[in-house]
Amino acid sequence: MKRTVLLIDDDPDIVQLISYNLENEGYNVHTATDSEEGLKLALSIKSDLILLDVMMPKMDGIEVCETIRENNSIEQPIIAFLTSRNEDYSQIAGFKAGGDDYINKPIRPKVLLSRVEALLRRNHNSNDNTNTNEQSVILDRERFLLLFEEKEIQLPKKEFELLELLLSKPGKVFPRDQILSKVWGDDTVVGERTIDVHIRKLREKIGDAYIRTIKGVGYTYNEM
Amino acid sequence: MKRTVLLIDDDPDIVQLISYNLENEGYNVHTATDSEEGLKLALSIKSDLILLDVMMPKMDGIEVCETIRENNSIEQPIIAFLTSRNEDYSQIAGFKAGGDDYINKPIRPKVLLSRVEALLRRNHNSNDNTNTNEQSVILDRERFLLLFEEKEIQLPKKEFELLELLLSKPGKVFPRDQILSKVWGDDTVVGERTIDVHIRKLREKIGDAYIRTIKGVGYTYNEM
DNA sequence: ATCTTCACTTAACATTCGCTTAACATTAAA
DNA sequence: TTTAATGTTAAGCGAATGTTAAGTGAAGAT
Repeated sequence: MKRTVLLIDDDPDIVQLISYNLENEGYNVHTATDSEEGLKLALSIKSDLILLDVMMPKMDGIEVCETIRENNSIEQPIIAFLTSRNEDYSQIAGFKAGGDDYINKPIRPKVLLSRVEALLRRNHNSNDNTNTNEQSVILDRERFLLLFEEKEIQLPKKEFELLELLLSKPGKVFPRDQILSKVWGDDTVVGERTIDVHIRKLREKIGDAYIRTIKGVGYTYNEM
Repeated sequence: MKRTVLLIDDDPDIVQLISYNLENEGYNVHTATDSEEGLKLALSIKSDLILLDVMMPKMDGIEVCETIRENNSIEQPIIAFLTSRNEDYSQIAGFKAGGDDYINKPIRPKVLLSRVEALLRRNHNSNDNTNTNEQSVILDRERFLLLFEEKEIQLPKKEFELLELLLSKPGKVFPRDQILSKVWGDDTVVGERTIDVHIRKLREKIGDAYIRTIKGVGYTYNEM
């Protein structure tokens, strides 16, 4: 079954490079070198994946993405941004706009292909590598990174795993013993205050409002 | 699906009258005119409902009920007492012993049948994670939340467990000692007013109408 | 090798808040 | 009416949690 990829980038060289490689791998590729034209295509053609340059004249990729996500009438494709390395702000804005991934330029064809494959595979078993439900807090499991309010925060392992657990079911109250069991494991024994300290560090980073204490029970993560 | 009713009364006339009417309505009826024989049947046959005369020679209905309730190996049936009007003490003792209802003699067949129907209907509600039988009060065990009139109310642990118990069988009267045993545990000893205070806080949150006091016995949750 | 860094834990102390108690008021059953 | 049971309120306790800083050990840097 042939997958359809829509590629939107204002640089014709990049469009040619990528489309050549994708077509070679058997993908059905549509292209646009203009954000408005690209948006039209995105809304009219059913694509599995859209590769979207962030920096474009007229309308940037973020806007295109937002417009696509706001359109409920089409089946939502996976959207990956193409960005220059270290273009941090756009990465975050990209996630907020509903992007599923971002791929750094310069494009290395082999890297790109494996990422595209992974993204399309992800869609199949609906395993989301990143948590992107228009949340204000997003976890990037690949980079152990917390994306929060225009910031990228590097999280230590334990904090990351703790937050990951809480985020796995927002609203659910995780009892302390469950947290210990899942984050620390059943064999390791730690003091009473260990969880609290990690909770505190997380609260320092994302604010007190998200993680709520249920006294005598445990903790829960809540959107506001 | 045929429902099984066990009828225990020392008066053969009453047994005949009631069993005749129940069988006419399609119930599967077992009878005993002796409390000991009745108890044997109660423990050996899986009944949906047991109709139990309070005043019987040898062992009275209260004792039979207590014995049934103490036996954890059988699936607990609904138990309704048959009592003479104004036999107040037995009603109270009956609830304390774990009875679900009482039906006054003299027996009016039509009244009896509608009561039996109502009792069996009540039992139909199976337990799932959230209590949602078009109820206005819903408990979310996962989130430790009380959903009530479009509002989400955070409940402290004890209040939650108390309300959970009452909601587990709407309409059933939970005697005070049973509440203490199930919510506080058999070992902890607390003062006389502790339950009341928690009941009060629940009533503050969901209104006075739902939780009813049965003086001398305990509390019950009722839809309106 | 030694130093530095940092994640993680521990421990001591502070604080919160759910729970209980107790005193008094009210109700409903006898 | 009498009385036991329950309602009501506020205060205080205490366990659970928050907070802070210091200690430990592993990994990388110099």
